[in-house]
Amino acid sequence: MPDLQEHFARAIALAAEQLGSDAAPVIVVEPSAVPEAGDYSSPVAFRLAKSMRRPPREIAESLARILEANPPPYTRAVTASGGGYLNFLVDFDSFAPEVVREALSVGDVVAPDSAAGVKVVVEHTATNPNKAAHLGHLRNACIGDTVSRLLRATGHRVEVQNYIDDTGVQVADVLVGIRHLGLQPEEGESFDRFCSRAYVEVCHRYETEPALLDLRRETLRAIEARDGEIATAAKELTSRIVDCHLRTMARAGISYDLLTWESDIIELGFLRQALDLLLEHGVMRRPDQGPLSGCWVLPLEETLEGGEADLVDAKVLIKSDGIATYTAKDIAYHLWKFGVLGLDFGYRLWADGGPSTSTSEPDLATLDPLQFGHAGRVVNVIDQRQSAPQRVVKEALRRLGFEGQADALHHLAYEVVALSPAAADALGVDTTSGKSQYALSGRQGIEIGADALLDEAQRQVEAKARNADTAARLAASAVRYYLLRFGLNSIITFDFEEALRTSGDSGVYLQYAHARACGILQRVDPLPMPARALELSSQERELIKVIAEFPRAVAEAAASLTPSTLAAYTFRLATSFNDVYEHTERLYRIQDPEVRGVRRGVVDAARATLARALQLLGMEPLARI
RNA sequence: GCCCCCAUAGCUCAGCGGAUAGAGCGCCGGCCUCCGGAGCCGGGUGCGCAGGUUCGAGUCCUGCUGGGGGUACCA
Repeated sequence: MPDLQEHFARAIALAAEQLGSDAAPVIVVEPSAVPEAGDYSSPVAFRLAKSMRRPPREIAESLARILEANPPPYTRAVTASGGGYLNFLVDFDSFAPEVVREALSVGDVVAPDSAAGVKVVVEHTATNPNKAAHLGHLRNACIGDTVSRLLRATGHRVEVQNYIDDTGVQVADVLVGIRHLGLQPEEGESFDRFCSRAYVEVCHRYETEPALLDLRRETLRAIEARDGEIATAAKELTSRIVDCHLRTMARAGISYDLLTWESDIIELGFLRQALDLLLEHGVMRRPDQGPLSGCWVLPLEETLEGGEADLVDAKVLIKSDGIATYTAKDIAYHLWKFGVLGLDFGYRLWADGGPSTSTSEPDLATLDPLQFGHAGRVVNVIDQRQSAPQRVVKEALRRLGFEGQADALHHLAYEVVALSPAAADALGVDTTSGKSQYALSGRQGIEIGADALLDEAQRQVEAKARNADTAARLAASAVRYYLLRFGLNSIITFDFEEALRTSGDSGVYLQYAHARACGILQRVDPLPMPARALELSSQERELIKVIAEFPRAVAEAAASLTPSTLAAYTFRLATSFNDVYEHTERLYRIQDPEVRGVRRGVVDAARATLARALQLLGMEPLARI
């Protein structure tokens, strides 16, 4: 796709040189803020003004004269306006056919990046395998999934990993509920919902029955010993929950290349190996005094007093009882991700024929050693609250001498999902304090299940969808778009009404625009695209510009790892298409084959681009609704 | 205490140092002899406060106020 902004920027650079500018400023070209001035504008003259010691307006006029004499491709005119803006008018006669042609031929890699080909490991979801996935997990997964798609679309080799923390205390909690409180699934209750309920119940009972805490300790010890009936029960529990999570996420179009089990990391000696490395390199120390005496720690802040180092702040990696913390395991995991640990997993398929592969102990491995891990770059989609431990992992890599790996480790932090007062009230939370948002809490059962939300969305669209399958996809689109629309730094204050909206800035609106385009095309047979596109309406010209910006939108979203910018682009594209639909003559009525061919081409290009954008957002484009 | 994030329209949010700050929702009014009305068009109010940098600041810097989070021998 011809990137006009890039073309224009290069032409400006040459013209500026010709004008005698010695400095090479960063040249910004943007869609014009004032449409009367042109299609694209650049404030470059303002930047040149100082070094050239001439008024910006004068510089812009000189640049315009030079560019007019030798115009860049697809340019109809170059003008100066305002205090010194340089404006480009696009020649749509030649530009439109080019855009249509390219939009219809774009492949999976939309905009190759300079780092294309690099292997990127993206870790996301990582929901504790002891209860149903909720809204917060779904936000994580949607972000991670779209980031993965964006990286693939810019030419990276992507491996999506879902970390399964199956040795944590929360698994013990649910087991206590099932084994010692005799909790049973209710009629029609799914297994993960049942576990969520058991978890809430157990956490509640801990407060009044301290004896249960002993049972928890005992259960946890049995799980970590990896032996006996309790360990088997834990393995079965976590496997069943993981299956539930995979089903839930699949409803939203999310899948994984590899399930990484924490128990395998421990079982296969990854942790021991990592700890050995940390010891050998003197990264980990054991204070013999102070509050952390008896622990193995990674020092974070020290002061020198009388030549003696005094530990001010440190991260505990091994507790005084000899048990490693989560951060220690995460360091081991990341050494493996980068292929520098010196150990590897076995691999087997998960759930026969499913999309995922699982790590495994070597003697259970059924797959040839595949090229998992060995990342050139790692992206961890983990909420903002984990920033501190993530920094420690990065720092540990650095101190072990893996500087490059530390630099290539990126914590993609995002804000959490909270509840609006209305949503909190609907869940029975006391909202008399009048706060503007209320925290979710799995422990207290204050949460919105991912499945429950998708079900609700489906009910919402059922009446107007042609069948249940379409309704399911529309529902998934609505929810996904809602969760991706927000910037990563925004707390989503969840509100049912907003999330389930089917009009305006919503996933359903996008799907409808796509289906509408498909409908138009079905009614009119394909025609050849003329070399020159005459008689385009102003709405069609605008649409052509938006379509042409697609690769740039993808490249920017991928470079900054922000799905929300792609969501915004897609909404703009759909709006622009609807504008054309509403304001140009009905396609089937057009007699002139050339005009008809051009206009059909524009609709087809919009359809194709909308489809690609929806796919990147993880929404399966619907041809009919 | 220290660190991070946030503050833009009645509400929910976009806004990469550039021209007159935009969407959606809600409210009022308009547009169907149907290419799919889950649409389109019109109507209006706003960058928390105070400084600074800049030709130019919602955007960058400093301080303040108000919210959220982190700072565990939890994961």
